[in-house]
Amino acid sequence: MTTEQNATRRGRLPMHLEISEMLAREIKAGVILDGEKLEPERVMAKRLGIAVGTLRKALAQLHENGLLERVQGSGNYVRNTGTDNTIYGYFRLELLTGGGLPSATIVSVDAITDTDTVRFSEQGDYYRIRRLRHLNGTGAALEEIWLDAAYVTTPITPQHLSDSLYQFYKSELGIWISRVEDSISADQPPDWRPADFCPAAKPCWGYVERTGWDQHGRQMEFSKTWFDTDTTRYLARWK
Amino acid sequence: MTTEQNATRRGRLPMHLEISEMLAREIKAGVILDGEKLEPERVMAKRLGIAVGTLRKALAQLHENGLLERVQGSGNYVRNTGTDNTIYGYFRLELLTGGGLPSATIVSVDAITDTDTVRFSEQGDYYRIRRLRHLNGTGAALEEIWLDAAYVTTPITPQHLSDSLYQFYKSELGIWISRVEDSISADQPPDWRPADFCPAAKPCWGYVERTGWDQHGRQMEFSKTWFDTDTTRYLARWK
DNA sequence: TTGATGAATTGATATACAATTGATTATAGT
DNA sequence: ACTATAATCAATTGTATATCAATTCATCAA
Repeated sequence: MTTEQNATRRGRLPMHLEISEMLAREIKAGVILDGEKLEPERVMAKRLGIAVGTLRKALAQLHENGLLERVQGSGNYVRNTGTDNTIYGYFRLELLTGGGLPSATIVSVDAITDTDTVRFSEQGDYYRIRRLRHLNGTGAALEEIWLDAAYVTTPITPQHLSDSLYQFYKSELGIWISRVEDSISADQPPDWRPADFCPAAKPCWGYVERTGWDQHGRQMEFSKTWFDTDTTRYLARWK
Repeated sequence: MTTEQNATRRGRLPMHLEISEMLAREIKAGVILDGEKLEPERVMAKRLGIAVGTLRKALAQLHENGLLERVQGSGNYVRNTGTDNTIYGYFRLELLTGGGLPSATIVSVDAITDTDTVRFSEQGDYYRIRRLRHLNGTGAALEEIWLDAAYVTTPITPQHLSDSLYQFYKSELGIWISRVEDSISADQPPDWRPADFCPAAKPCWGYVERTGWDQHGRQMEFSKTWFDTDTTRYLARWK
């Protein structure tokens, strides 16, 4: 017995469950990409400051959940094919310090019929959703999403909007994103920015325009995102 | 046993998988055309610095995926049906109007030994290359590339710098980029910006930091790019 | 035109060593 | 009973090297 074991861990989950949940979060969030190989168990255990046996319990848990493939003599390989938000593994906002758990609060939801801001719906009816996006609880970005109203047959609830919209689309409406294009530039923040949101932010923000197409090649989404470059960056990866 | 084998390959995929993924990317991207014949296995293995058996594992993998036809006594032939539908992402600078033929002029090439700007070389020796990048002839971005001098065994010529460095590395030195990460933010342009380069540009530019790793997982490149948001945007495309 | 020959190339297999995970056992704390 | 640590050994894979078999292809001669 070396260090703490259980003395200082009162009220917390067992170590192996904490580890497996941490890794599961990273896999689902796309921090660890599909196909990626983890460090050797002994190296990883040493880095985490735990015994190999404990780590192996955590990895076995991930294997049961289908998130990890364990190959004797080779290594542990991440399997993340089932989730629909694999895009986040490649393009996403994250903290300058790395990572960050995303959350969002809704500013407004409006049905807009005639507009020149966007033009991809056939009927010309849109939903415009404005959200404040946070990473680890701190304000990171302002977001304005435009949806083709013809798609939205089920009423949108705040619950849907604070979660992943893509998840909602796939499970409720049977459509999913098959292609995404992001255009990144710099701009001033929009006028609907709350005064208390990133008060120290510079007048120059990062600006992302995202266009999303569904599996039939129809444009289904257009969004604008202004992010505070003092705390947040846009990350693009290519494996 | 030759050199490193697995010592420096922690967390990286097995070599034969790295090789097959690299070749698969080149086939899908059209770098290697349909029907093209690969080098003899022994030649190719020697150029890549691996054993024939390892290369053969990689080629067998490609054959399983239907990307390669292997004819005993003749050679390995690429089969690119174009029906492949795997995830593919990429990112680049392009004009606001779309596209743009890239070109570059060199501002300076310096050998720098002690610096705190970057830190990824073991010896601490770098080449710093500063370029002006143009799209369709108009100024688009300023670029500062840092290379590990330990890699550069062959003298760099201006030809290499205006062409793709990646191509040079792969064919001449047997190393290639297997992973890239871009971090996009906003910033002021650097002080070495020529006065006549984008004179109308705003004081706030788009700013990209790129990190590139080779097939061994060693960082081999770091670059900074400032782009003029009046003319240029950073584009990220997925699938 | 035909057939034989030999070089070049890939196919297949075996060996040796290293690296990695799988599994078991023992010990101790809560 | 559950959790955590530690120390084993076994089983599998990864890589390098070597050797031989099978196939293709070009060349040459009849």
